[in-house]
Amino acid sequence: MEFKDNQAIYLQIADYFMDKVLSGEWKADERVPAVRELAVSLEVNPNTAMRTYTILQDKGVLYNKRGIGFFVAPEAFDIIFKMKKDEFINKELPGIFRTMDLLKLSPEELIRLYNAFKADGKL
Amino acid sequence: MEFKDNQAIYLQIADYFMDKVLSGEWKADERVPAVRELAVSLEVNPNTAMRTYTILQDKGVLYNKRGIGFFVAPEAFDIIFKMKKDEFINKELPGIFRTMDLLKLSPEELIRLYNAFKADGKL
Amino acid sequence: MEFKDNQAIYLQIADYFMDKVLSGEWKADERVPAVRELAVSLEVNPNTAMRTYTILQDKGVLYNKRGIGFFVAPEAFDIIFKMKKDEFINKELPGIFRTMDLLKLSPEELIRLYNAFKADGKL
Amino acid sequence: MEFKDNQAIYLQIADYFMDKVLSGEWKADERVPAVRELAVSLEVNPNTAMRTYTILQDKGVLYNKRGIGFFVAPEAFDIIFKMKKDEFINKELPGIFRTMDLLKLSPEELIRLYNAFKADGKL
DNA sequence: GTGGTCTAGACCACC
DNA sequence: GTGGTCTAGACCACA
Repeated sequence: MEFKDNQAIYLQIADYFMDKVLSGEWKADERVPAVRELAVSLEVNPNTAMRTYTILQDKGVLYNKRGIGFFVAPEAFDIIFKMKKDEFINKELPGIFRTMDLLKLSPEELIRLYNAFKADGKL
Repeated sequence: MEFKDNQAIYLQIADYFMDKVLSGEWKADERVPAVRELAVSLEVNPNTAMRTYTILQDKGVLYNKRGIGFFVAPEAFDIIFKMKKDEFINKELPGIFRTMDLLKLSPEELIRLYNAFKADGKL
Repeated sequence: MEFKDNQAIYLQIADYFMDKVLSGEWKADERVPAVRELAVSLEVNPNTAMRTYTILQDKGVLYNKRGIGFFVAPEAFDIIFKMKKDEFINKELPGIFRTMDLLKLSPEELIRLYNAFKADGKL
Repeated sequence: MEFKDNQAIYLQIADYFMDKVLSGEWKADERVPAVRELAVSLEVNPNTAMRTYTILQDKGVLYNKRGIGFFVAPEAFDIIFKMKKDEFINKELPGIFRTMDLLKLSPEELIRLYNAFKADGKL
């Protein structure tokens, strides 16, 4: 996995995990990789991996069985979905629409791009 | 003006300025506020305000007349427009479309939201 | 049985056992559940169950007949009563009173809550 | 400051801070010690001090001005008060009352102890 | 100066 | 084996 420079690694891992839940790849009560295991596979310090798990646990996305490991919470999907939707609609969309207007991109043009991306398999 | 936490203040100010140029509010060769003045009005450290002007000057968006102040460059509009369009289409859109898919938001739904925002005067 | 996160499971089981002795549910020389049995019924690792018995044996609350099982020690009640009282009065109470003050809970209010809990059968 | 062994240091510091807010020693918008400063004064690693600030910020008790420092949030008192009260009444009290019953301590006896502690200046 | 992140490595309790 | 905490020290962006 490659990391961008402008966002903390532990947040990028968290996003990556949440996508896995949203896409259905990770299901409720499924066990996620052990902290150290994850650290090795992502070539990251165990502390950094742990940090990801801690915040996801705080958000209710993961839960922990002591001495056993971390698991996907049953409510994980709903929590993430709600959180992402809220953020997208209230935080991102206004900026996106504003930028579109400034760039003189019409919504129709946007749909055209959407379909083009789909067709190119870039999504 | 309120600032988001996840982006540097000086960059947020720069975006704010570039929007003013794109929207036509600021025109070529127009004088922009003095650094100190800006710092006071935005309740920001003068260093931070200065930093905004420095990077905008580097990008060719502003030019400086020593002892007088900063001015909007004649090519500002074109530079910003090109830069924003590039960034929006190649950097932002893929992520936006991906999020839309995960949130099960169709492009039609997006248009509906766009018009709703417009109607509410939120843009 | 549900376990809190902030205390070791084997200690929570031990407390649960000691309460049974204090409440008179478990009497002197009564046999307690076998380790494996306990582990199954509480959905806990056998090691964890065993650990509970070990520390209770160390404290003199249980005794062991090899090959037969664990039994409530005759002195169990007295040992536990003394230990709990000591701990409650010297360790817990100061913190409780401090919290009460910070929360502006008067002792009278506490009595009211006590009676309310009793009435609701929550105790 | 001395730390207990059975609770994480960063949590003990957090509790210590929250008490300061509850007791009125720390007021809204007051600046709290810088991370490194705190670390030195408590003889703790800066990471540990930082961790305390991070969770308090997550809870809404502190807020941050970038490059300047951490400050007590205006809602800090209410947040802490509500959180502590909830926890005390729903989590701690049932256990306390249960222990009291097992130890055959009457609420009246508890009040007597409360007044005794007060009189001794142990609170 | 401030916070924020990351690495490296250690120790511990618990399952 | 698992997670949880802590120290030490480094680097960076930002104000």
